[in-house]
Amino acid sequence: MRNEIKSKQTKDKILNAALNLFSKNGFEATSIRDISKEANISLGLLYNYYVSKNELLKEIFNKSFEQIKSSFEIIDSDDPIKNFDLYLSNTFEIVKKNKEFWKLMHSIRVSENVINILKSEYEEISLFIINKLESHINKIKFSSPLNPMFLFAMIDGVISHYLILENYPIQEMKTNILDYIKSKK
Amino acid sequence: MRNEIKSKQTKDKILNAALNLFSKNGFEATSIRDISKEANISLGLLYNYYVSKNELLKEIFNKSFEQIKSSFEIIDSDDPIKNFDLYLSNTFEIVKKNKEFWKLMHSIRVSENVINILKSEYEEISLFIINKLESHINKIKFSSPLNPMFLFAMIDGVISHYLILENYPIQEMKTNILDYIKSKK
Amino acid sequence: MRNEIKSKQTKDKILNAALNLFSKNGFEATSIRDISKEANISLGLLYNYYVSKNELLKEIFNKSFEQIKSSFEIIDSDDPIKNFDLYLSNTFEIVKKNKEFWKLMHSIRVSENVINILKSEYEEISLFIINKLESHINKIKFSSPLNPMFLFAMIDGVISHYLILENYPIQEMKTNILDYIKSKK
Amino acid sequence: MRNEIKSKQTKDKILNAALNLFSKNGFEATSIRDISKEANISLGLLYNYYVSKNELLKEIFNKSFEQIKSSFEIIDSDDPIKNFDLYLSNTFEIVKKNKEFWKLMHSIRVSENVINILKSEYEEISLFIINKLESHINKIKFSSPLNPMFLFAMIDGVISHYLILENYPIQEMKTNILDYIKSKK
DNA sequence: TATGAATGAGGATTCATTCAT
DNA sequence: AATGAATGAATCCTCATTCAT
Repeated sequence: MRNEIKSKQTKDKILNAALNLFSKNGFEATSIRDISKEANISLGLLYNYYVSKNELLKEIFNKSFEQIKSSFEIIDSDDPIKNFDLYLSNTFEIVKKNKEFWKLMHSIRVSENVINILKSEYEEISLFIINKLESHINKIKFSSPLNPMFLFAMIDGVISHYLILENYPIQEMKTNILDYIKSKK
Repeated sequence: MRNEIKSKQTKDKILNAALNLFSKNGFEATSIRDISKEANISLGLLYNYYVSKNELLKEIFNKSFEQIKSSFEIIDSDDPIKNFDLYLSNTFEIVKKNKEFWKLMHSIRVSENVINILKSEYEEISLFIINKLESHINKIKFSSPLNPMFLFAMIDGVISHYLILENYPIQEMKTNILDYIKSKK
Repeated sequence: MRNEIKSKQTKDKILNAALNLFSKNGFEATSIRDISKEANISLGLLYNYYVSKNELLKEIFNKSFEQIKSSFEIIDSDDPIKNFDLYLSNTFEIVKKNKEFWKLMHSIRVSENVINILKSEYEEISLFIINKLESHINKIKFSSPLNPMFLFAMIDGVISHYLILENYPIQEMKTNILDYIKSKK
Repeated sequence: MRNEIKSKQTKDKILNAALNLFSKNGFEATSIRDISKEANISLGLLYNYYVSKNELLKEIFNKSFEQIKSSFEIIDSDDPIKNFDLYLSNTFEIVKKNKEFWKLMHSIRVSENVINILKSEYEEISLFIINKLESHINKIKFSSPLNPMFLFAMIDGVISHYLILENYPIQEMKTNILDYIKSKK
């Protein structure tokens, strides 16, 4: 009842504070003290909800993954190009909504020791994203071949810059990507 | 004499060890102890050569930047497409040679607190890279417009994946990029 | 409640241990490890109560100053000589009670770098002491002039020796000072 | 010959640099590196002349003591008051000339651990000073008794303040001391 | 559930001292 | 005689984590 709700809220507060700081300053540079201050809770309380800093990181990934998964809309019109358009919009929307998580994702993937902490979580989410992309591409019949890996790098580069730079014209970039795909049809 | 050479060698050993570990595990996750072990020197000796961990990071950037700058070949044939081809080859070659530095560069740009340490160094090098790219694009006359920002995201995405993934087919990606440019001419 | 009391006690334990060691061996020669051992606490706990070694020194000064200020009794009989007598007794009593602090005070005043740490604290307390002395002297009408600076040096010399030497006959010295003053009346 | 002279000069340069820094910042706060910088010599060279930092401190005391001893003039007129006058002038002159040493002396005497380093040196010099003073007092026949300990505290207090304060009127203080002695005759 | 006092290992940095040149 | 590279213990301080309340 009441207690459970409050408990859930506290757990979320901690998770959000951690995500916020991890994404801003990195996992290693963020201390448990920083997180509890950001979450407005006492130092020890965090350990009532998360067994360790590492585990907290894992739960951030799991929870964000859940959220992202459920955010992907099922798209199934007859026009595969239109579908891809929707897919791209959907993807960028998700990145916008979870900007902090994606920053964390991008910072972590170049750090061997942190990747090791969440080996399976990271792999699962990576695979999911790539599969999503490939399933859409596969539905399009291209006259000249399109390399999915290349498309992935393209999208990833755009997302990267969106995460790093201020006022990044992500819509414009989306148009560029779509044009590229159309040119291959 | 002898001493100066040895001194220079030790300084380089430290810098390489640091770059190695910073790029692998991140700046914050790498301790001075780690670096001195990796460099096979005693803990305190590092401070005979670098005044602090932060300063060591800065020197890595400055030195790598020097190296990268001097690695860019002057390209000036009549054919701008060919020039761009050479430019891309040159760029990817530089990334291959300085893989560790580029990993560090990519890991750092998502971390506010580390970026702050080397604000000016990071900005200088970023600007240099973008200018290089733009000067090449500007020499090409496109029939349909090409967004340099998009091209940059594309190249950056490819480099990112090359840094992260094993056996990444970077040559293939280069062909894709070139094809894209040609299609715009 | 309980916690607050215990917390206050720990804070005091640390402060006393620090004062003890600072006065015995000097500020620079005393390590945080020394202090925590003397206070029977763990190394890190000190930092729950004092933000740094320097700040701990400052707090010692502030707290001792409070104590000293409140120890000075208001003396106001008609006989200024008698008042001075009481003032001297009072002063020596305070020095006896805060022997460690006065040792610290005397050790610090010859050390430029430590004085710089507590510039304002040191000046405030010095001024207070001199003012106290002067206000008493000014109330006495001397037939032959008495140099307050000389009187101050005299008292300070006595206190110095009391702090350094064992079994120092401070009462006898007090009589000597009083006799000197009377001789000037 | 040449070499010996130069060697002697280097040894002196080190000793003076050390005395300078010890007196300004304290023994513990002064590093060997600081001293060698101040003396314009290389880091290791110090150890060709002094076996350790502690031993360097001892030699400072020994050498200064030699100098001070030889500075005390033999005074032997018929008038003991006049002798005391000369003795005081002599003493203050010595303090003026060896200001740094006296600052060190005063800083050290409140620091147990440093005193332990030069137990015998410190005691020897203290005893010498007190004996000097007492031998002069003993030659004066006082009508009312004069406490030598008190006189010592008085002189010490004046010297202390001279060492600490800027523009201290030490001559004026000397007159005060002499007047005090005359008043006792 | 919630607090924050307590621990001691580990962080960056400085130290006195040694030693090959 | 002179250099400064090299060592590792010790410095101050922060950290993740535990636990009594």
